[in-house]
Amino acid sequence: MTLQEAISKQVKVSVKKLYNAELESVELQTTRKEFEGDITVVVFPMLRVVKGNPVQIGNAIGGYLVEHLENVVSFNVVKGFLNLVIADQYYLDFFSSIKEEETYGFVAPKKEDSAVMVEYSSPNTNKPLHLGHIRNNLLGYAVAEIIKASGKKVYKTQIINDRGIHICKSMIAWQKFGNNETPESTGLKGDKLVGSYYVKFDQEYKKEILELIASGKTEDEAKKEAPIIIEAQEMLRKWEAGDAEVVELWKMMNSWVYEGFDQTYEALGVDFDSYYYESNTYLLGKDVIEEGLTRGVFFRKEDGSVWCDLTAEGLDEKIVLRSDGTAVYMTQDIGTAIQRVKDNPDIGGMIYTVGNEQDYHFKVLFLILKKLGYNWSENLHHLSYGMVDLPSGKMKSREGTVVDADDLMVEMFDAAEEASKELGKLEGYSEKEKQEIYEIVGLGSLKYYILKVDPKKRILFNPEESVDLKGNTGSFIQYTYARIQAILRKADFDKTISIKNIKLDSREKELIKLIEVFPEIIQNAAKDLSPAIIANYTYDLVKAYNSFFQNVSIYGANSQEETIFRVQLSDTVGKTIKLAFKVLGIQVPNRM
RNA sequence: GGUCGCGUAGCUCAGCUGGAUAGAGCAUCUGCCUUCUAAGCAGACGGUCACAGGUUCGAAUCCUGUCGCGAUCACCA
Repeated sequence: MTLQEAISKQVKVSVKKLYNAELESVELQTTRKEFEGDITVVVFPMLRVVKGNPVQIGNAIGGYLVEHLENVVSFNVVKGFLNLVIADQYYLDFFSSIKEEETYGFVAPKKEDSAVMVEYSSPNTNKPLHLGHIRNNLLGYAVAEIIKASGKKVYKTQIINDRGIHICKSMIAWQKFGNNETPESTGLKGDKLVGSYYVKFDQEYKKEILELIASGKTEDEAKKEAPIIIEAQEMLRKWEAGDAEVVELWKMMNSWVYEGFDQTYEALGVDFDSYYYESNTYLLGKDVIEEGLTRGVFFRKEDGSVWCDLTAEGLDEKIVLRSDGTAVYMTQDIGTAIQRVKDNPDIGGMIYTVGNEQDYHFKVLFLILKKLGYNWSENLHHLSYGMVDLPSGKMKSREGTVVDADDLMVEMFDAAEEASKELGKLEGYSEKEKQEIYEIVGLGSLKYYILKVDPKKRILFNPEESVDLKGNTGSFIQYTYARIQAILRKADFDKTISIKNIKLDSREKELIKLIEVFPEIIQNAAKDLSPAIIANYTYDLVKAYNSFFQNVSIYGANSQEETIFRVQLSDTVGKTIKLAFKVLGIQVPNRM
């Protein structure tokens, strides 16, 4: 039984004894800094069952708790708040119980539990990854890691949009203007090369439209009749018909893109357990629709199209099969979801990391799956996140304001290098070691900057601010970790010596309390699918540690025992930072 | 227009299932490097929590309405 549970229980007992009343629940909170005490019992809610003055009631309960609970040493009452002072020994005991735990706060998955599949990234194969994808990847990866840490088995996956007119556009442009360029011949990353042809297509298309308008066509006609778009559409038809030459080209260009993506993923530090390709999945789901049709989940209109009536749920009718019998986006997503459970029968739920512009789509998807009667449909979540805007406005590929993922990472590395050189703390290390640290720090700043904000809010990405290493930033936290490592390097005594009889000062107690809630923070973050909870927690912990560090001399303590304790406390804070950052996918440096 | 999300300090963001005097960072200003990393610490300044009602001992938090911003309402994905 935790201390909180023990207190709740005794509060109930005391109210029963003193007032002969039954309390349903007891409201506990951590005592605010400006008051004396550690845990606060809120008396106000009790007034419903206990008549009387809250201060008197608080005093009576406080007296009872001090008498009956060993760890409650004293109390005070302010208005309706009963503040309890907890014995130092309680915190010391807790501290020594966790200080050697290597994965404190992480729960090992149970074999019998169902698994969760997390989908994220899900790129198109016609252009390189940009800032928006970075948010998606970081969020998806972090949520997967958090859920893993909370005790569930996790599968990471992505679905790659490798077919459709947009790929054909790149292919056409490459055929027309490519001169057989390859990533090898140009030295370009494959995704960049293919992306450049997508841009080239667009330029050519625009040129043709203008020419057609000049020759007397309307804009709409011009858009439909431009030769290059007709060629692209023709190519799509050939692809769908399995034309060998087109498929060959498609495979080649896609393989270039995947190679490029892999490099970006590796640099970002994200990974996947499985990959799904739309070219394989776009025909899935049609059987399910047919089967649902016979069960009355769907209905067919006169023109042959198949729909799902969601008006009873307050939504619209939604098409699930075109009148020509072909699949739409929804059909494919239904099929893919079912396919994934077939592939991994232990899946009990799925999380889709997709931007909030698709909120409606996923609402409908989940409803349809529920109507189809899949038991895992109860545990589907759309991890919906806001757009990433720049101070200049939205990112628009046409206006060239897209922030490329690879370029951004390099900028972050450079910023870390510059800041580090200015401070001159890495002198004496090899160029290779330095480079490694710049990458850890630069990437850490970028990841933290994006993950610290609530997923559902849009992010204003200010390049200058993201590069900043002061204040509430990833590098500030990494810096604290690096300083702790410096302290540990100096420690030459036996760190396993256990400590007793330490009088905790308020800063030390504060740190232990923060570490105590870490497991709860992980669970909350897993429940809310929000890495921001972890990020902000870590910042609080680091703030508290810095205050301690700056105002308390670790190696100049009064006694040897005190010194050992402070070193061990630093060590534990460092480990907690490392664990918190691990689930965010952020590395931590030994020096910086 | 319907639906969904957001609106907290000049800027960027926290604020757990309603709780004490609304918290950080940036920016501006004051102190602190002969001790373990000053990418730091201590402090000052800065608020009509968009607005108006409601619920109650108590509202930034819950409910309703209004305004502002965004997204979405395709036989596109």
